[in-house]
Amino acid sequence: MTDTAEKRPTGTKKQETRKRMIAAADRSFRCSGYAGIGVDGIAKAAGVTSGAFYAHLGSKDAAFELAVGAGLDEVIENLPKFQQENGAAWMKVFADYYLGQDHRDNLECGCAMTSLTPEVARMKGPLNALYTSKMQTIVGLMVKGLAGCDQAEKEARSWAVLSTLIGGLNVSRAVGNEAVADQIAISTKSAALAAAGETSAG
Amino acid sequence: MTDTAEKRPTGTKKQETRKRMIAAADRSFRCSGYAGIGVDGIAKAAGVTSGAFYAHLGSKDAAFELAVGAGLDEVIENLPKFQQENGAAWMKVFADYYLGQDHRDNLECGCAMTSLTPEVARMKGPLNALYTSKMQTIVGLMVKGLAGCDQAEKEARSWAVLSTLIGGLNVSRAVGNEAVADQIAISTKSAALAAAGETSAG
DNA sequence: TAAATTAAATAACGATCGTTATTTAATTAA
DNA sequence: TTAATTAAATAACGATCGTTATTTAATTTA
Repeated sequence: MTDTAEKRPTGTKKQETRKRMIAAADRSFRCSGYAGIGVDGIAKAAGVTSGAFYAHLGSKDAAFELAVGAGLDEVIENLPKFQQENGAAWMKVFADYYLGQDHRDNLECGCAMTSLTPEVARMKGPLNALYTSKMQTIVGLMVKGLAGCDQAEKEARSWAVLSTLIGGLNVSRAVGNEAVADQIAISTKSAALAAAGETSAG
Repeated sequence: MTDTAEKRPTGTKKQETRKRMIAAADRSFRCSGYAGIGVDGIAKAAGVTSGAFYAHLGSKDAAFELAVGAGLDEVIENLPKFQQENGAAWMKVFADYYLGQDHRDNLECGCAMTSLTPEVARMKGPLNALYTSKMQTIVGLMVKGLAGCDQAEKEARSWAVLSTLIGGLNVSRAVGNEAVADQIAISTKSAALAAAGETSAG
């Protein structure tokens, strides 16, 4: 309260713990959905107790919002890398990764869009606005990697690509049979590339 | 046990109650997901108590399996109607319905494919086989409504259409903004029709 | 070092979870 | 009508749900 009193320097350790807890929440929600995991489970996944969970994240709802934000930020971070590292063929590489067997078999580290979009679809509230904003950012990044000049059409193509990849990954995950899952992945990849404006369907 | 003893005629009322309970389970799971609703809630939605629930359906897992089966059977029933009533343009009519605002805003009576596929994607066990079988039946019905002669390609197109519709409906439901949801629906519909082999994207 | 502040963990709350054992009500057979 | 059988509801179980109040441990300031 005195004029010379500096704000206590926030320990870096606290922020690290918080980050670790958000990452654990993100992983847990992707695997189990919003209602499928409790805060005790999330806290345990982060190596803390539920008390620390509430001290850091406030509530389960808040944790979910942070997890959705972090998960979509991951896409926002990685999409430009795909574009920079693969040039004109980036979309094919991206779709290959997205619908590949590794991604299909890994719920925990899989893309948040596929795992969390259906959860967000069920919810009403401020979360939808955050989701929309992040997804629009992702669409904006994807647009930069598409050929053509009509901005509106490129946005439309980007939404179609994302929807197709998200739907295809969910369906291929839901079927138990690996051969059928492959069939779905190949079909969906072809459709996604077509929607993106690619001519050949590899 | 005697040779003349007839099996007691099973009351029709019991089967009606059971049907009503499965319908309630189906609705509840579509709205809230597997972990988002309890058997008390499902029983209440059916107008019975949890005791009756267990007498009829056995377990929550069994109820979910019945709900998935009933939900996909609904599609298997309705898809031929779309084809018969709309002729060559049936796919456009179907996509219009599927991504329309009414369907988007109604979780409860919405298509089970969109609501339950992500739930099934999280589960391991005999449920996946049932899901796969029903979905393959749906693909088979869709194939009959597609032009062309290559069976494998028509199957691939059908999987792509389904994935695109499911993904698009989930994404458009997840965004809060109605204008953005419309944008996604239009974009996705166009991609689905293209995947089906339609030339014009209306 | 002593006082003050914050981080983190513990323990407990009432509510609901999925399930089952038991009881009441209704129907059928003798 | 009485006995046997089935449907349906009640009540309760232990476990876990999300949350908060309190306590212990660690840091920071004076």
